[in-house]
Amino acid sequence: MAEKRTDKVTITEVALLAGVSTATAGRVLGGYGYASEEIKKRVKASAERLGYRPNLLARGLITGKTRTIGVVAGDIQSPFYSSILRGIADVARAEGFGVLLTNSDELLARELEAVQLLLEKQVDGLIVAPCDTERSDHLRRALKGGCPIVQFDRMVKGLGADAVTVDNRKASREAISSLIDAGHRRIAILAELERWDSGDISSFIARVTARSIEPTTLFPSWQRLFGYVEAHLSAGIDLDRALIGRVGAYSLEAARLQALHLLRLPDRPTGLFTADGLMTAGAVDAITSLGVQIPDQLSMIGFDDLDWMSFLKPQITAVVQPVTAMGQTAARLMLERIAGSDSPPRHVTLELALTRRGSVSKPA
Amino acid sequence: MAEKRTDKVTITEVALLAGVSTATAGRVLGGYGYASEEIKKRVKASAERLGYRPNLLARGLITGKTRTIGVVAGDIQSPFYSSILRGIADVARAEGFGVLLTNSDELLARELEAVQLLLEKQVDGLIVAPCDTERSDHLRRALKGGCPIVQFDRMVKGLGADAVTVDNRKASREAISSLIDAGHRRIAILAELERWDSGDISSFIARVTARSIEPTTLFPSWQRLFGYVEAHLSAGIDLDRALIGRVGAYSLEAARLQALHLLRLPDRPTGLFTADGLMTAGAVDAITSLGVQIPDQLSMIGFDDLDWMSFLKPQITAVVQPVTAMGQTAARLMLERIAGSDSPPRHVTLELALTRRGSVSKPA
DNA sequence: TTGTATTGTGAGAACGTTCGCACATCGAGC
DNA sequence: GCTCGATGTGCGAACGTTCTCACAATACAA
Repeated sequence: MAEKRTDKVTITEVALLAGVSTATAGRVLGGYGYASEEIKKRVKASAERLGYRPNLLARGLITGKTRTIGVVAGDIQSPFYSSILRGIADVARAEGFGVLLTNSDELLARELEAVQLLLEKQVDGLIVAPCDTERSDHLRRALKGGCPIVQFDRMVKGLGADAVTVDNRKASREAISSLIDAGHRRIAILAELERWDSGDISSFIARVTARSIEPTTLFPSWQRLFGYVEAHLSAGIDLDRALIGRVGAYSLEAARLQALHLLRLPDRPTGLFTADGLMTAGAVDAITSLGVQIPDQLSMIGFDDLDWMSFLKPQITAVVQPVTAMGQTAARLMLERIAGSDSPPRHVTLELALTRRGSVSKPA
Repeated sequence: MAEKRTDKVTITEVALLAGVSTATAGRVLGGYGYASEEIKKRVKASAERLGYRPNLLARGLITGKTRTIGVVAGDIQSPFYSSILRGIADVARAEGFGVLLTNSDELLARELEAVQLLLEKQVDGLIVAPCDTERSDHLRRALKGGCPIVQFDRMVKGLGADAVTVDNRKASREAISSLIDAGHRRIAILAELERWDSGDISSFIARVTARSIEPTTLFPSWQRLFGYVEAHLSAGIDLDRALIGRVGAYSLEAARLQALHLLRLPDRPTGLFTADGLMTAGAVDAITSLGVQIPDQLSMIGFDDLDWMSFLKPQITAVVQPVTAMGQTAARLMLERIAGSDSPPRHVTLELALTRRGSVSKPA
């Protein structure tokens, strides 16, 4: 059943039926080179009659272009990545490109494997959320090999490739500042903060204070902590290390536990900033189970906007990432590269918007 | 920059360096046919040294297999499809397969276009959520052309292809029955119910009552309505047409409005069944804005389980679809087909579980 | 008439693999 | 000694396109 591919009608057969050479048939069907009107008509009719479908493998083999974009996401199941992917797919489809998808689960080994597969499949370019901003020789090699790369969400240090990110640091600083402006002095942060090779939280804070750290190649949650620290510094408020909730893993349960811990501190924070959607979910879970009232007993701002935040109590004021636009932008940058642009690496930073929903008030 | 593909080291060069023919090099690197230990070592060393990466296009062209699965989803941005996709991608990755993704947005024209593209890219098989259970000649053609197809979520009438679905009708019937058992007599349903060519709701109910309708090729929301009707019939409860909220579109806002309408009926329902995640979201939005108490003033069961349902008030008892497993199963069926299985079309029906979270009580 | 540009067509070589075949070597069994 | 199977290797033809030529026909200016 699966062996009889009646499907396999080639350009040779079309040419034969139309009484022309395969070269001519190719010119008509592929839309390149000359062909008289009469022959065009004949070839098209033959193709139609035989149900001819070009074999893009063969075309790709000779042209060196597959019109396919490879994507390495962290986990498509997450709203963040699936929205990005949607943006990419939309732009790709409009231009007749295909999208080859892989998940890295934020594991370097898997990213390696994925990039390898995509390259072997001869994708025209790679859109990647790199899971390590340092050890990324595989990306460097791909780039050197002529395969354009567009990074999103984070950037590899010194990789000369395009990137689309958001200004996490600024948005976070502004969110914290708005809490400070409302009168809050004890503001907790709940963030993943998983990987950072260069020491612990204290040394990070020290380096932020000393301005001896470059934020662009940090992971988003660190950038958000960066903004948190900066906001405190510029307002002249002392940092309380106990208020920095480092979850250490991208897990709802871990976030919930850490949130419970923060909310049970003897000197409870009056404000809470969650550094991404999952952290917000964990925090809300903890908040409802403790019966803490938003915003009366706790003011809150979260990063990422998830659908339920708008229609459930408590509604959470949130920093909205333009996720779909991020995917679209990445895809557009990629298409330009594929089209041959050899401009120096571009770094597009998208704007973030704060959606106020009344989860912030003066401290009690 | 993008033109110098230093990447392009072919098997010929490897063979040359190793001092063997391309055929032998191919046998070693491709892992087919004989090769002595000594030559294996030499070839592998040369490949390593040159940084050889096989060109899967060329391999695919000759073998007729690309080790790529094409997926046509409705909208990857939705939690439903992205979870399915995750399941597919996991299984595919484990077997070294790639996943080529497209969105149909449930539009036939787009599905057509997508299938076309995927076939031209010579995918080994198609995993599809067909957007029309009747007009699907493109799928029939693909199948006849030798491209295996696995459907999920819904099935095309008379298409002899594998399928993975859940028993929507049974789960819905049981959910409604449990509301009836709790004492409810006025139970509303909120469902998309967009496309059904053969008439309106009344004629659908009539045909269900007369048992003159085949549920397997209905769209899920119709199957769920089917179960709703059946549960009423078997309990001897008259159906009130006014309680059937047909949203008519897959939209949060439309769902919210329809839910508001239902909740404002003079003789308000005491129970509510929402036929999918988006409907649940719309209903919850309406419920919180009206200040209706769950479960005191309204008992509720929803289809689909979204993360927020577990940690926000009101918690909603829900029918859980094994989404990731659905994707995995679809991928496994596909891989079996690709491996050459020519068994008659298989239809796998996955079990649904009711997760009780206390949104159901006796009517007031 | 000749030259030259424009338009149209076909032959045949790519592209980078795998595959069928021929052939060579080796040991074992008779 | 011979045949036979198992093992190992290379040649050249696929696969289905596009691309580079060569060349023919036509048209128009010199």
